[in-house]
Amino acid sequence: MSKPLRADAQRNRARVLEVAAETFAAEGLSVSVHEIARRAGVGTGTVSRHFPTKESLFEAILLSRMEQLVQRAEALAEGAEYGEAFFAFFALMVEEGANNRGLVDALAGSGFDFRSVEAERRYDVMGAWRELLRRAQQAGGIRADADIADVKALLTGCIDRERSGADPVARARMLAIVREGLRA
Amino acid sequence: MSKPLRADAQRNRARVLEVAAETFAAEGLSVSVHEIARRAGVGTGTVSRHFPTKESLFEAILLSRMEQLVQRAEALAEGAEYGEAFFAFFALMVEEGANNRGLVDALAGSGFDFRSVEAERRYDVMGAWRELLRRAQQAGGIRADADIADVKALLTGCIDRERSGADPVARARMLAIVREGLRA
DNA sequence: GAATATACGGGACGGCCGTCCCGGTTGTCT
DNA sequence: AGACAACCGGGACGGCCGTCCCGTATATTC
Repeated sequence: MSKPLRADAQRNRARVLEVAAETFAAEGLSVSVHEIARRAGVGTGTVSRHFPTKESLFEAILLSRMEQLVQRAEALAEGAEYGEAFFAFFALMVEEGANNRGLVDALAGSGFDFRSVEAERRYDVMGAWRELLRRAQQAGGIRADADIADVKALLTGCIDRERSGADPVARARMLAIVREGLRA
Repeated sequence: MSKPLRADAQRNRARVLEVAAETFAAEGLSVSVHEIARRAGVGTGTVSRHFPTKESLFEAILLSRMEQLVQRAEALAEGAEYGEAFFAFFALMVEEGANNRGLVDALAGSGFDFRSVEAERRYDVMGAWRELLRRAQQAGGIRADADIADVKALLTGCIDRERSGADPVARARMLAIVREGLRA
């Protein structure tokens, strides 16, 4: 809607988005908007014009990332055996969380409201995941009473484990523990 | 060391401690020191004189709570069967975490440094817990490769689950999942 | 190449927080 | 009861953050 952005505005917008994505991923949501503007080499006004609030900036980042994740989830749902698809996506999310502090902050709820992003129905990560879970339960691989909140909680735990030292062995062990725990 | 506090100073100190404990437990570490002073009915200066920094205030609260928890852990270690003792303490910590947002904030590391409190060797919660885990592993109930960081991560997950709705059934289910996951 | 809309930069503002300080008050000890 | 030290209250300060605004610069259009 409305008019296309001026060329320099497009460049700046993209650059801010890129720098913010890297920064939030590396250092979490506590980084200030001033700092992001500085790193992007633009003024604070430029950031806040394109993204009126810090939350809207993070949402823009999250949406594009979620799009990719949902696509992965759907690809897994079609290709693999149901139980495997579920755990493959779980492992994927653990890796994502380990590399994206901002996402973890948002998930932890201490920062932004994750639901407000979900409200944008376009990329419903939880919905896609719920579907993976449902199929795996019907196939009999996963205990039937587990719900998506349980899964999210276990994910939070796995990501928390990554903070105590990013050991591949430890990650595999945590995934194995979750696997055994969720077995039907 | 030094002189005993004046009577009114003792009262105020105790009152601040009590109010702060309730407030941090109910609302987490993000509550301001001004707010705690207000609720305790004292000036902000009174708080910061007894506890020079916010962190020192939280530490004082945490230390006394940890003392109780360590005692429970040790009692469990003596009385019950090793595997049961471990899971009993795990359930206790989940309950504690569910009722104490401040503790969770500290554990999540986004706020205070938990290790600085641990440095006070008097109440070594993690140490006591590590002992419970070690015995349970020797007794054969728990997979031998799990370490205390795994346990802490699973605890974080269980506490996170409580936030999605404090359902006793859900809590029991999460505990069951952890039990199965950690089984040898 | 001039005119005009559009975007930029970064200073300014208001709000919140933790900490410090000082004039006034209250407990304590003789 | 009087005098002194200890303590209280809450205003003040400095710092950080998110957001807004305006004089200036630059892309676009004719």
